[in-house]
Amino acid sequence: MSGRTVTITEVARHAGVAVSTVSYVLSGKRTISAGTRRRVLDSIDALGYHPHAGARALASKRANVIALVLPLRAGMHVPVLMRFASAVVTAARRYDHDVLLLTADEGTDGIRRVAASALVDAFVLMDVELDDNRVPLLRELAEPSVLIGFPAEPAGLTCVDLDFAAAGGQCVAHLAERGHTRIALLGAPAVVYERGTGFARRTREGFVAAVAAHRVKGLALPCEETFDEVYATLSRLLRDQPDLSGLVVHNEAAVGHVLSALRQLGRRVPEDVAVVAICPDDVAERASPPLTSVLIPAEEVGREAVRLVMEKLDGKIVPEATLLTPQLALRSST
Amino acid sequence: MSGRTVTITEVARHAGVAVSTVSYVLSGKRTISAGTRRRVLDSIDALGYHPHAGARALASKRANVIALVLPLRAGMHVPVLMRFASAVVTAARRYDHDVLLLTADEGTDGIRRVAASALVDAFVLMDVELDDNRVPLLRELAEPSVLIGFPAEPAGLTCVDLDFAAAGGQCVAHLAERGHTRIALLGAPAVVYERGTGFARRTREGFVAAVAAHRVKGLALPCEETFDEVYATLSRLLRDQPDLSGLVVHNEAAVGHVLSALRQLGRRVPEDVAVVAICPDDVAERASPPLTSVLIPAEEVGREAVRLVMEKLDGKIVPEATLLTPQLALRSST
DNA sequence: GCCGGTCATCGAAGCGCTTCGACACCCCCC
DNA sequence: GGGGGGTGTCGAAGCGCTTCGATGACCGGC
Repeated sequence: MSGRTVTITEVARHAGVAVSTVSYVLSGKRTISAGTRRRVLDSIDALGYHPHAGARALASKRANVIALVLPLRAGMHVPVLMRFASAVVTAARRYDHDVLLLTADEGTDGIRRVAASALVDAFVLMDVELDDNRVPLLRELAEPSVLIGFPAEPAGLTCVDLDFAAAGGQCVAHLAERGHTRIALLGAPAVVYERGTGFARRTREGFVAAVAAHRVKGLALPCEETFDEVYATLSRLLRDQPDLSGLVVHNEAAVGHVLSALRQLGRRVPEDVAVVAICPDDVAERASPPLTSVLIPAEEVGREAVRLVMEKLDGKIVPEATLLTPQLALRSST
Repeated sequence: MSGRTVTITEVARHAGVAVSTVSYVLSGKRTISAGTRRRVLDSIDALGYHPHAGARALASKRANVIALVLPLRAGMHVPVLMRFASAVVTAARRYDHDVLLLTADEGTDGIRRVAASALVDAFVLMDVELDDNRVPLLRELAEPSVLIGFPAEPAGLTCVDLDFAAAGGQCVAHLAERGHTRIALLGAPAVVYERGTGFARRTREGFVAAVAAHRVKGLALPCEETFDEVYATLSRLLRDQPDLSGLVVHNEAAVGHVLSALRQLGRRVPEDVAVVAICPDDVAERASPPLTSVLIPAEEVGREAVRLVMEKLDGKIVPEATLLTPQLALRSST
């Protein structure tokens, strides 16, 4: 590591070629003979050259950075969001891009600012609400974007998500096959439904539809995240519906509480009550007993979002909606 | 929003001044008369001008971006990390900087790369281990850095953290004052101690020292994060030490399991066993009963880390170690 | 043996900004 | 009324890179 930073000019001199030749070796935009390419590449790592990101961005009009817009709202399960975020970073690196982190507190101005200052080339948005105030902004922006989740009016946008309706349906189908005739869905906290967060509602819709299709009795309830409230909800539910024998839990933070509360209410899992969760794998595996679950494929969603945004950067047309099919993993809770 | 992007040249023409004058209005590096400044500022927002980040970085040798290096390791409690991350982003914006997110899977190469390409000006590292492989790299880098957490050999670095030893001590003192004479610490999973993560060890050291100082009996144990293991640990503990009446829990993921297990073991909190937690406020409040806790001041730590790194960017000398004093919040578990 | 066409490389012109030195201008003091 | 010292503003030179048009060198075909 020399002290001063190495420029493309020094690489060119060292390799005995023109600056532009070095640039073409790096970008591959013109053919370069094998011999010259070799000499240039050797010089590059002899000198430890890294292109200056700012200079490159200025000249090429590409920053090679995408923004990850990650509001951190009440009721969102942070570990899941982080899995997405981590997947996005990893995927972006495969396309030689870095990731700028934008949080909510700057609001839409942050998005506008980084777009206008050419700090980033594109946007990946997480935790999208049905009526999301970032959406109108995205529509007027020249920079491409991909949403993880669906707003109410997704036409003209590019959205990726797990097919939560199918997930809710799969859980119902699984319980129905096992012979359960009265089941319940414990979902997100009430505030999340009120905010109109898409995935919570879509799971519920899938649940309701599947309940009808399988001719079983089903009730969908929001679910708060303190032990006491979970306990109260469950004991009320079990008192009012003594034949309830299947539970779908779509709330990572409450999963543990649900199991504790059932234990305390004297119900064994799965003998008395079968439980299916929609949650990340590690949460399901760590529970006691390990839960049959629909896993949330965070890595896959993140990777797909980045792939789509890169295609859009290349000017390609991409599908507006991408729904990833859920996978049910059988464990010992059903 | 006009289609084309507005440059400083257009602002200058619109305001009837030289390009350099606009630049000086923006940077404040030379005195500009009030009248001229006004005209320039008016033109800026009439045209909707935002400086081009790359051009600025190229000319000024400052990207106005800091990197947040956030490995996501097993056993780390993600919500806490995200609180830090979010605090760092918010604080950075106050200094007109943005935040680039770097995760672990690129390893130290990622750090080297973004430094060499002048993508970022400085680094904030989270989740620092005692023997952290990023530390030697930081020492040889020209870019300033601040660590959240302490490595084994922090001399010459700048580190910020909660004073975990004091936190452990405060918990012991609190329980001792309440008259408990035999207490235990349930800490991080064993793997975290083995990895040499500083905060886990420092809490344990503070606990051990305070136990001696207060002449009570105390045992420090690692604590896994599945309900079954927590239950097993606790039942063994209570069997072997029937007079145990105070528990310090320093493991966010296990807090809920500890309370469930105690309930199941027939121990009331706080009547039979008093529990103090070291965890974020929301976790403590959401528990049942709400836990007396030492709160982890994520916002403050993040803010302080950014403040320090900005000082270093300005060439100022900053203290090597910054320890934030823990605050004990009394709730109903003791 | 000359011509047209590749192929590989070069040189120079910017990209949009910061910064340095220069230079009016004005005011005050002797 | 001329000199000295601030102020406020300007012009131009880069920062390190990409990209476009130009230029040789070399090849095969007639």
